[in-house]
Amino acid sequence: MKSIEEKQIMPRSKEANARIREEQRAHILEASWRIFARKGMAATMAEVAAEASVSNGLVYHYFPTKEALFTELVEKATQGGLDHIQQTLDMGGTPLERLTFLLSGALVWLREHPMYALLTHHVASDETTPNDLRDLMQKQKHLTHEAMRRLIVEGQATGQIAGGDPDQLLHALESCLVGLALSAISQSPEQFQKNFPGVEVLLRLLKP
Amino acid sequence: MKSIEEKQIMPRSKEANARIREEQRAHILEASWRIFARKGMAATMAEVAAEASVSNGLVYHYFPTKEALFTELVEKATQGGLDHIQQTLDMGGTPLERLTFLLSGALVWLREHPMYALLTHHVASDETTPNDLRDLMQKQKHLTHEAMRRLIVEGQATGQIAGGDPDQLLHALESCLVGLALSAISQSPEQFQKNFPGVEVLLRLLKP
Amino acid sequence: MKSIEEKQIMPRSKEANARIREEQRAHILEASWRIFARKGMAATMAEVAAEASVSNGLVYHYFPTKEALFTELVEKATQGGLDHIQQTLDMGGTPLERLTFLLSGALVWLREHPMYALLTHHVASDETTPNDLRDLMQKQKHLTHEAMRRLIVEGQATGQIAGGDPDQLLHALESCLVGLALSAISQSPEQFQKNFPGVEVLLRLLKP
Amino acid sequence: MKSIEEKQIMPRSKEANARIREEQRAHILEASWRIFARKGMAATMAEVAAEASVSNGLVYHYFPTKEALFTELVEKATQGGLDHIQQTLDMGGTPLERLTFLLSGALVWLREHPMYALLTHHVASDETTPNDLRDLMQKQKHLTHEAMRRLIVEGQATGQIAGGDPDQLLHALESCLVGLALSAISQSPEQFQKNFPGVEVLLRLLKP
DNA sequence: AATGAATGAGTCTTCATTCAT
DNA sequence: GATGAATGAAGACTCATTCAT
Repeated sequence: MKSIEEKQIMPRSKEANARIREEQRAHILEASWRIFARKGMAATMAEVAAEASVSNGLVYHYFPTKEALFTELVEKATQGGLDHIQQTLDMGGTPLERLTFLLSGALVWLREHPMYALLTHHVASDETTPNDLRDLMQKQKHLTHEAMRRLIVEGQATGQIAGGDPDQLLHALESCLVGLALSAISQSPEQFQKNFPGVEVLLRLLKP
Repeated sequence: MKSIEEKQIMPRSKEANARIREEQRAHILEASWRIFARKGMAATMAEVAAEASVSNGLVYHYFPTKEALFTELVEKATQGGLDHIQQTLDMGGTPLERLTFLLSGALVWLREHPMYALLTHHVASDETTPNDLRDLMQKQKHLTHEAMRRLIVEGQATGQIAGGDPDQLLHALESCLVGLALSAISQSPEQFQKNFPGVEVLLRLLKP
Repeated sequence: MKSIEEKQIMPRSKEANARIREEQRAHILEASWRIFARKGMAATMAEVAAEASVSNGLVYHYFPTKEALFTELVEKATQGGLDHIQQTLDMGGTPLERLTFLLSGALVWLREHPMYALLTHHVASDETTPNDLRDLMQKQKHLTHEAMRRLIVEGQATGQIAGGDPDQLLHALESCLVGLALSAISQSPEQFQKNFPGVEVLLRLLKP
Repeated sequence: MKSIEEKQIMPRSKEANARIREEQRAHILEASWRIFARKGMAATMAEVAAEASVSNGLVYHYFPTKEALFTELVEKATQGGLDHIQQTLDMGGTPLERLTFLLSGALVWLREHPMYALLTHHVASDETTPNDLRDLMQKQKHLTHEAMRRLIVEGQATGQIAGGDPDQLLHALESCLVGLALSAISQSPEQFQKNFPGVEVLLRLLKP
């Protein structure tokens, strides 16, 4: 066929190259995801390469350092959460309704992408995490935290949400979410899915 | 005088040596605690030595391997928890009362020794953890899990505890505890103490 | 041309890589041979790497551990000896003829490969030798020992070989062989070759 | 008793100190002997101290370095041999008679003190051996070598000893002796004694 | 773009030696 | 003289990263 002929004469079309580049990047990203989720920064580049079935060197063709690869992974994992918070901020309704929406979203996200959650956990717990990553996480965390705090305080004012120190409530709620993510580590995917609690359970924490 | 004579024959009395040995062991254990809690097995022995202000080699004078040191740390951290569960199993009262007792104990423990909790977290989440440690943790976890599950099921029967899948309830509760421990990482000790929720908040998860 | 196209997709052909791998393995094996023969397991991997003019890490690219490298070396050194014994077992002739054949072979081998002999010596005399190696050596030693013993006993029966305790004779003979190997350490190769005794000298030990 | 009183007042008599010093030196020397014979310089000072049932530090009170201890051991082990050679040089008789005397002495020595022989072997085969030791060994070896060579050449002249290259004969003879010493490593003491060959076996090597 | 050989800094561990008592 | 705690310099091994092809 003609394309083959061309390939032999012209090194390779720009577009083909670009496409390959994108595909490989995505491929490696996908593979490293699994590895990093389980081992955090302790994972080795060799493991990543093996999981992606490419050579050691190729990973460096697409990502300059291990840190960069990890960072990109985390940024991606983080994005969805930020979007969801934004939606919550924009929507109308009572504080409880909006909190329910926020929590539902979080639970769905955790349930579908426990890997992502694990990843962010490693970022937080490993002291060796690059600083920009830390900042990124800090930022998102702060956003979520503030959004939820405001909703809780408002809810307490309207009586929809139990009284008491809102920060303690918040702390319990956030801990629960973090813990749910972590529990994906030690359970089989089936168990994880089966035991995953619904929003209504979490909401009980807030019941007056 | 006799003591002078003895000095010539016995150098540094046995007791003095024993005391030094005990103190140094404790000292190193204490130092490694801080290091391992933050970094898990990724911590280096050099860091431990530096934190304890001793030479690299001395750590090995007291602990045969990094793993052994880590293991001893975890075993110590674990012990209190096991004892508390045993008390719960032995006590009388309604399911809710016993669950309250169990949770109170867990919260106190988490609050007082967040480092211990972090340590156990690293054991669970690091794939590189030595196997005997894993087994130890697994055992304790299983004990707690079963104790709580039984109490929840019983409580649901008597109507003291909300219905629904007991495993989901349990999962939410456990996640909350795990998450609380982890949150010690990213907060200042003061904040951590201040925001730490009381039992009544957690119990709301179970309210019918 | 096709080869150009291929180069873009396949970097350094599989065969080239395989060849490099083989060559380097052989190269390192050759270098470590000299080092281990002289120092036994006391030799350092750094010395091996230096002798082979490669980096420290590369040695581990080809051999998983120092022990494995050493073992492979010894297995190679051992093989020739085992083959020769087998031939002796299979051949016909009088006991003395067969013994002569066995000894000639041993002498030739020792003379040509004193390094190999030294290596096996270290295995036997170092208490730190890995156990599987020990077993390997033990096995070969036992084979040789038994083969020679049988030939001596038979030779004594036919009167071709001097009487007396066959085990003492055997011991003297074996010691002589071991000693010849060792003497390669302290002599220049030229001296070693020049002074190396012929079979007829050794056979005199057995003369009635 | 009076002596006790004195001890309490005067630190310790000069003579007592000297006696203790001698006894301890001898004691440690004796213990290190066993250790070094088996492991050569690979033996650790801790092992020596343990075998002597003294503290680590005490060994350094009597011997400045590991090397010095080892050297002293070897010098002691060597002395007997040198004496025996001197006797041979001084005695009269035919070359064969004198050679027989020399070899008998060597065999007796090897048989009684295989440990000593092992020690000297380690000196020769370890490249890490201190240089003065090497020289010492070299010297003794040279003396023995020359003495035996002269006797052999003379014996060949009188026809008492087989013809052929005297150096090859010598080499075989020396190898046999070295080998006998080494065989102490891999045999139980009982076997070693039982299989140890008499002079007449060795002398056969020289028979015309 | 792709491979995997090659490098070297960093980590755990051992051990000769010193030091306070 | 005696003890054993303490030190620090190697040595085996790992792994992020670079390089030739």
